[in-house]
Formats: sequence, structure tokens, C-alpha cells
Amino acid sequence: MQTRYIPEEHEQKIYDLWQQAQAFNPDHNKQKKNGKTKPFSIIMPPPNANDPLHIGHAMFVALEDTLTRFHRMRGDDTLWLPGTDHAGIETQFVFEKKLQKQGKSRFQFDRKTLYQMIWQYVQDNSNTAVDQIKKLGASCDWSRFKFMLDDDVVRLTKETFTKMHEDGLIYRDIRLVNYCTKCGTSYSELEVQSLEQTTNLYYVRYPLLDSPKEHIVVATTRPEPIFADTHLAVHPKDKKHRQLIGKQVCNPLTQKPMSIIADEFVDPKFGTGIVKLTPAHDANDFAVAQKHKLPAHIAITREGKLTELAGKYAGLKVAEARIQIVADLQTQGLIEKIDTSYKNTVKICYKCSRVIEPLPLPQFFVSVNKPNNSLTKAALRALANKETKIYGAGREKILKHWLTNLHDWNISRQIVWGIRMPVWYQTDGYEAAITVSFLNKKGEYTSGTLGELLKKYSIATIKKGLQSLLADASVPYQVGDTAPSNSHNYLPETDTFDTWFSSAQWPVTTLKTTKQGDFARFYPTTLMETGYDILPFWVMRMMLLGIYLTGKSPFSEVYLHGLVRDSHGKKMSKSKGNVVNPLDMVEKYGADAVRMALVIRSTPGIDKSVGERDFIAMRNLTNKIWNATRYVLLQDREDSPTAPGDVVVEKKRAQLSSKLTKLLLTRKIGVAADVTYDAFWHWFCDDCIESHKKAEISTTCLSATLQTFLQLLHPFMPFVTEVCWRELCPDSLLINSAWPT
RNA sequence: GAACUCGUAGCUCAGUUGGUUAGAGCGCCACAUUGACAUUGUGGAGGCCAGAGGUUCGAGUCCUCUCGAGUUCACCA
Repeated sequence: MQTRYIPEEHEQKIYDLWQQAQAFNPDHNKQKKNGKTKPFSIIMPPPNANDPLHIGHAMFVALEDTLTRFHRMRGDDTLWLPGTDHAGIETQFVFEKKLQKQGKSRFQFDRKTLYQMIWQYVQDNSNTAVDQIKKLGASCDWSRFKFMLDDDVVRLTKETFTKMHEDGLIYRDIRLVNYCTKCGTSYSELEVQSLEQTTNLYYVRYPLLDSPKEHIVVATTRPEPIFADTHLAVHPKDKKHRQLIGKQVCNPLTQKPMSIIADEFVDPKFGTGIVKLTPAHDANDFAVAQKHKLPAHIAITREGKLTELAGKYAGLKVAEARIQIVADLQTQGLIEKIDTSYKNTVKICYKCSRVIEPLPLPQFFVSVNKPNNSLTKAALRALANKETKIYGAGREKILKHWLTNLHDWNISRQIVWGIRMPVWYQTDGYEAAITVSFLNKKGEYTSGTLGELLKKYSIATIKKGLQSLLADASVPYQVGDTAPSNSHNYLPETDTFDTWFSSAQWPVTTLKTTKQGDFARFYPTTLMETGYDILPFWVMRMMLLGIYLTGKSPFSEVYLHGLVRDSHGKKMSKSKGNVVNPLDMVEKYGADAVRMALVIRSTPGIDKSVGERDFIAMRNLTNKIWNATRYVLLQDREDSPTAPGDVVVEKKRAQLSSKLTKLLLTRKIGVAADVTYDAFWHWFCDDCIESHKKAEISTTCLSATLQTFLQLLHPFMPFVTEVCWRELCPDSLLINSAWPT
């Protein structure tokens, strides 16, 4: 043996050895404990198949593999199920950027071609992700690997939609949705971020209809959709303004009459105490309009341009229109003043950071709090009765807060990459209410209402080349994977599911499609381990749909790791240039060092600072393990069977094992790693080996203690411990050995 | 506006459900060492555990308040 441990000489060989022995597969690992074994299962958070792994992935691999190996060694029926995600919008976004670099855009491709291009891209990346996870030493069962777009997973995902639809938990209706005009899709409330900004608050004059010389002043940050407004509102108890209720003013852009109504939502103290109502483009106004049955005129298109209602401004982008409209109003003397230092918060797209446009669109929603079938209340019950326990610094409260304030979930996405919603719209009799875009026989994009298009094209042609479809809320639809077989004509939905709709079912859809019996054997799973940043996106929704589908919460424990930060506690980002690539570190210091550096002294829910110095420190530990093994191997084991100090060493060894077991069972993984490190280095190496040199403890005892340490360290640092174990016991595998008690 | 987290050695962080004298890694100082390991060993300096009150036989740990840092949610015409 060399004086130094060189990871790259061993890691691949050891990993192959484990795989050959089928050590990761619970079906080949029915060992040890005679009779009953307890199941232990983790579903791996499927990495997005769009980018190489980052340090956060290394974190989850390290933590999950540590627990998996620990439980496997304890003799539990252990499954760690790997997979990858198609990651709908994320992937399409990354792919579009790639296209952009090549000077192309998604609009140059029909949906079938685009889908296939992304499919290929994702396959390549998915393979890279799998290779990288293997390099980190993950002992997950690759024979059960699942991909979110596997046929069987897709089928189950659609079945869930159908079932929920039948149960009245899915509805289609016009709601004000968060629409990103750049990404070309709507989002749920979770994908929208807030940004505080300084903006102009315009005080606009609305002339009274009766006496045009007088006017009412209304403050607004968004003057551009004024032409679509038909009402103003005041608070009913506002003494200053209530005499205005029922009066009429002129729309300053269209000169059309507008009525003044009363509603409690108006804050008399804000601005002038009078609000203009833009029901189609503001959440509050939308709600008020519904209450008072006011019309909602659409002023802004899905492309972010003004509609024909805008007259001479039609077709202008929102920002440009604002400038022109304000200028025109000023020349007419209809702007009283402009407050240029007004602070407000706008919603922006979490992907491209553009301002979100609230648009009224017919979309599919999951009803999350239906009175007699509340998904959120069921999840809250699971938390209250500890069916699911959360590890992660106050995150349970945050989860409860989400669950008690959640709005219905918009699951329609206007993107190609994803699982297409199994929905069919009846076209007969609704030709005017359906707008489509399709490729004609010459391959040209053609769009318009179905009524117009059917004058020139057959329904079959349109169906064949269909690119996108938008049906009014009034159009009847059927849910199903294939077109309904009746006398009507149907066109399919072109929207795909929110990516989280499929990942919310992941624990169920994976275990139901791997091996016969897996679902009964491993569901509910033991533990879900992931970053706290996707608690509402993923963990919460897995609870919602998992409980809905099975009656049981999908996991009994949730371990939320913190985000990995740089050595100064700063967030890693490409622009700061402080991103640590885990695979580079694996090449330099070995997988064991990377894993241990991430895990040691980490705490659930608390961010973890990691720098190169930490990897070096843990690389030194691998070397220490290697050299302690060398020392033992150099001894003649027959030489000294017993010595006076053995009893104490054996007792302490047993104490350590049981302490560590307790720590790992209570998921104090960071402490467990710390305790093991300390005991190995400062007790075994510094004391035991030195005592052995003085013949105070026997070689037999020293060797046995080393073996125990290799076992205790194995969950954290699997490669080096396995290498050393095989030097001591060439015929067995450490991964399969029984956890010391 | 609200919730959550954090404040411990020069830096980055632990502190195992309240229990001797508060720990680690890195850094610093001195010394040692040619048969496990310099990716080493021995010894050392360095902390009013943010501050103030409280509970307790006992508080870094539990409670209240203050200050400071960060994250998230909500509202905004």
C-alpha cells in the first residue's frame, strides 16, 4: 500500500464491485435478520434533466446515501429509488437559451420537432446526471430508475387528473392568471416573485360627464389600460366621496361614460381615495368586478401588446404605450401630477424576471380547499398527528402557513415540453369560441378562429397540424387520453401540465411502476430529503396529491437540508464566480471528502458554508483512515491476542456505536459525522494506535476496533472505507456488513 | 405589515430534546519527528456564547423584551 490514499485509483472499481454484487437492490439483499425486516425507503428528488449537477445535488446524495447505507447495514429492507425529472419550464427555458446562442428561436419549430429536440437534449443530460450521481457513490437501486416521462408514469399522472376531475377537484374557468409574455405561459402563484421598485404614480383627471370642466382625480401606476376601464370606485362610507356614487365621468382616452360605484375594498386614505377599475388586469379589480358583475374588457394581449380596443395605441407594447398615453394625456391637461418616487411591488417571472401580466384566461385549476374534500386540510391533519414529521428549523410552521393560505392551483402551462393534458374540446357549435394555430399542408403557420379557418381547411387538416388552441370557458370538453368517440368533432388541448403536477405524484407513480409489490412494500416511504427551497413547490404538493391518491402521507419524515454557500457564507452564483462544481472537487479530493465536507456539522434547515479548505480537511481524513489501516496491516495479528487495555477500548467502542446509532436514527446526521470524525482521529489514531505501540492494547483488539470504525464511517465515506475493509477482509464487502451494535 | 431563522474563538460553523472546566475545521504561536500518516504529532494563545431581564439547584440551550443580520409571505389604485 502506498503512503497516500489516491481516490481515483479506487472509486470506480469499488462502485463497479458494489453494482456487480447487486448491493443496492433490496431484492438481492435479503440478509441478516431472520424473519421480519423493517422497510426503509427514500425516493430521490429527481434532478432536472437540463443542467449538470451542482453542489446542492451533491448535498442530497451525501445525506440520502448516508442514511440509506446506515439502514441497509442495520438489516432494514432498504430502497433508495433514483430518477430524473423532465422539469417542464426549466428545461424549455434552458433549451431556448441554447437555441438563442445558435441564433435560433422556439418559434422556428413546430411543436412536434421542438418536443423531439428537447427530448434528445434531456436524454443526454439525464445520462450525465446519472453518471455524476454514481461518481458521488450513491447506492441507489438503478434497476428501479424512473424518468418523469416514462410511459407508465405519464399514464398514471393523466389518470390522476381524470380521477380528480371526476371528483370535482379540477375545474376549468377564467381566472386572472400570472402570465409571462416572454415565456409565453401562465404560472402558479409560487412561480411568481416580488420586486420592490420606484415608479411613477400618475394622478389622472376624469372629466365629469355632466360638467366637463370639473374632474375627478384618480391615482394609478398603470395608465395604459385606461381605455378599457368602465368604472371608478370609492369606499361607501367615505364622507368626502360618497356623493359621487352613481355619478358618471368620461373615460379620458375614449370619452365614453363611466359609472362610479362603491366597494369596501377601496382605501379612502390612499391616493385620492378613488380607484379606477381594470378588472381584466388586476387581481383586486377582478374580484370586485365579479362581485358587481362588471364587464372585464381585455386591454392587453398574451404578447404583452395593447388590444384593438386601444384604438391608435393598438399593437404597442405595454411600456411604449404607457409613454405615449401619458404624453397624450398631458397635452390634453388630463394629468394633474406625477409622483416619481412612488414605491410599489410588482410581480416578476421567477425565470426571466420580466413583469408578470395578470391576464384573464380559461385554465385548469386544482381546487385545494374544497369544503367536503379539502386537500390542504388533509395535509394539515397529517402534520398535526405526526404522520409526517418535519426536520428543518421552523419549516413546519412555514408549511402550515402555506397550507392554510393556499389558493387554487393553476396547472395549465402553455409550453410544449411536458405532459400534454388529456382534454378534448368539442368543436361543433363552438367554432367561434375556439382560436387555433396550425401548420397547413404547405407547412405554413395559420391562425384564427376555428369558424374562419374551417371555410378554407378541413378539421382533419387543422387537427393534424395543430400547434396551439385556446377555447373559451364556455366550450364543452371531455377528459380522456383519446378523442371521445361520438358524433361530435373534437380538438385536443395543447397545454401541458405544470411540471409540479407530475412531480407531486412522484412517490406514488414511481413505486407503482417499478416492481410488482413495491408500492405495498415501500409506501408510505420513510423519508423525503430535499432542500428547503422547494418545500412549497414540491413537498407540500406531494402531500396534497399523495394523501388524495392513497389516503396516506407519502413520507413519515421530511429532512430539509440547507442551501450550500461558499466559504464566507455567501450565496453561490455564476455572477459572483464563487460556484463550486462538486465533480471538480471529486476529481481533486475524492468523493468521500466532498460528501463528508457537506455533511459534517450540517443541520437541517440551516445553510451550510463549504469551501475548498473543508474538502482538503476531509481529504486528509480519508488519508488518515488509509494510513491507520496500513498500520494495522503491518502488524502480525497472531502476535498479541490480548492486552490489559483491551477491555476499556472494547467498552468505549460499543458506547460509540450505540451513540452513533441513536444519532442517525434521530437524523442528527451532522453531529453523527462530527462525533465519528473526532472519535476516529483523536481517540483511535491518537490514543489507541499509540497505546498499541506501547503494547497496552492487543493487535486483535486494535484490528477489531478499526473494523468497527470502517463500518461507522462507511455511510459517510463509502469508498475509502470499503477499500480498507477489503484489505483487512478480502472476501467480504463492507457495504453488506452488519452495523455494529 | 407578518412569519421564520440566525447572532458562540481571527474566519466558517457544531453544541446530540438544561447538567462538571464551552467544541471542531481552517488560521496563528512554540516544539517534535527518518517504520501508519508532513495530507503528521505534542503543547499553546484566543470566547462576559449579541445585550437586558426572568424560570431553575443549575441556562449557550427554556421564556420575555431590545439591538443587529438574513430568508420568506402578504398588501399597495
